[in-house]
Amino acid sequence: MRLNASSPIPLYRQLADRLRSEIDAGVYTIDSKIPSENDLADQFRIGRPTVRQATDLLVRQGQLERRRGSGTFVKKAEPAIDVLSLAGTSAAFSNSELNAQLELLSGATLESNGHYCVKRRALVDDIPVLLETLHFHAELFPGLDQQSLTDRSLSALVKEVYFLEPISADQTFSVLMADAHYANVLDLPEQTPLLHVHRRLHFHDNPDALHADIVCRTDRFEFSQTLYPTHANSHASSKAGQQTQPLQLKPL
Amino acid sequence: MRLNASSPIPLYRQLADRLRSEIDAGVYTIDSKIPSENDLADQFRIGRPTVRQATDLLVRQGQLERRRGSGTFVKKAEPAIDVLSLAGTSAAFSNSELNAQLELLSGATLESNGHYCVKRRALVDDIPVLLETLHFHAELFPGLDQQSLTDRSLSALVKEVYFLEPISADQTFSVLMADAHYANVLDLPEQTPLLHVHRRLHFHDNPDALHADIVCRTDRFEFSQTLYPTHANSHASSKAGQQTQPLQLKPL
DNA sequence: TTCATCAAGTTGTCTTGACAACTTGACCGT
DNA sequence: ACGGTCAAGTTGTCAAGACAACTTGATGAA
Repeated sequence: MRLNASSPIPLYRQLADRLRSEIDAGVYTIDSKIPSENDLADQFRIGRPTVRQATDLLVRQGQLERRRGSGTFVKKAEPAIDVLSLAGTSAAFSNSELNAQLELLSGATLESNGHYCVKRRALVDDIPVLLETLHFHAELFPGLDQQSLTDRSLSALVKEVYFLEPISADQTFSVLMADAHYANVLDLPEQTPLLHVHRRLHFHDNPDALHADIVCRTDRFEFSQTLYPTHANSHASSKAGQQTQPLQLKPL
Repeated sequence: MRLNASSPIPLYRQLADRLRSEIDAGVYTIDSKIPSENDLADQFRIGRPTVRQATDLLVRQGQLERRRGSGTFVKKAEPAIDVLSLAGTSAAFSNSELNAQLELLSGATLESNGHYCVKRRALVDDIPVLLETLHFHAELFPGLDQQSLTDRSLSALVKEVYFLEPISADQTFSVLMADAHYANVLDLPEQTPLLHVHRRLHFHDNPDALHADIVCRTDRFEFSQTLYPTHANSHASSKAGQQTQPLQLKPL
């Protein structure tokens, strides 16, 4: 069993790719041990330092962890942030202790501005908590009106059907007063103050493909997040500028 | 010039520490080149792979970058998130294009609940934008009332005087109506809806040492942040669970 | 049955050596 | 003066080898 020594792709990257696809294929499951460095070196007819380079790469990508004296183990993958939902994933939302549910108020309808509009509402113990209105750029999401919006999360749909993954997302916080529409949907008096979160997703080459407005009541529920400062001497270096700041002040 | 081969600290870590302190001391400045791997190996009487392990460590910590064929260069340090301010740093706040200023309304006064209370207000073009009330646990911040709160950022003070750095910070978003106090401080009518951000900083062993309430007007200004999802196959792996989620819904 | 010891196995550190791929600057020709 | 070529220098990749430090499981003794 050999790697392709004449390929321009370095041997260690070939091995890393192979190990990664074996992990993805379930050959090695979460918390299970991959073959030892010496075994992999024998198996692939390469030196142990080359094996270490490959496993180093996967360790740094969070897929493997090494335990000195024991071996190298597959780590549980951290779920990527789902910036299209409130609580991480739609599944987590409906399974949480909150007895929360997400209902689709209207599927993708094409608007005159060239966007598909989707409305959904979240309830906790049958109390309406928030209304979310999503706008999908119709040219980038062709046929969205023909897609089922309840079979999987919106992020999964965007990724699997349209092959788009956001590289960043802006969230803007403001306050608004409930008009008749919001009062009706959220079942509260008009002129109740509501938290408004405008979210805009940025994809490679398509900075304004998808945006959402989330209007929430904060009288019975709170909306929070946790920030993690990365300090100068920490283990993992974040990419340049890619840390979430607490809040930035901008004029309207 | 030798490293201490009988120390339990591996040679590569000793070299990394030495290089780091030389960078910190200004021996090598931003964008300048450190000695080549071969030169460092000669200089310190170690092998070149050991030098690479040291520079690898600093590369992964974001302090060095390697340019193949050219050498190894000092990178500009990314500022850590300042979770005690709105716009990153107090200095950035007053220097921004916004003509913004931060004024101290009241210095650290000891309250009956065992916290020092600090109030400050932000203005843009002399328009009051927000009021921030900070509560410092008096036992953890002894003598805070004797400290100048305007010479440096609060984060710098907390770090340099009290040797505390937050490992995380919670932000909770809700809405409130301006009472007479807020109406006065922010110069707007009573019953104006305001955005309320409750921020709680967590330190090692001291989960509730410092919290803040920030009350903002959103009629003329918006408050935003940018999220950066880390995807499964990205270069840099974030620590387990340490990505900022968009928002999490919790009952009051 | 429990605990201590030891051997085998595994990762962590380090060495010397070599070639590949790239960068940069000097030199030469037009 | 400008452009091309080449040599020297530098990082990137890879190898074989060795010892240190740790883990784990098996075995033997109490």
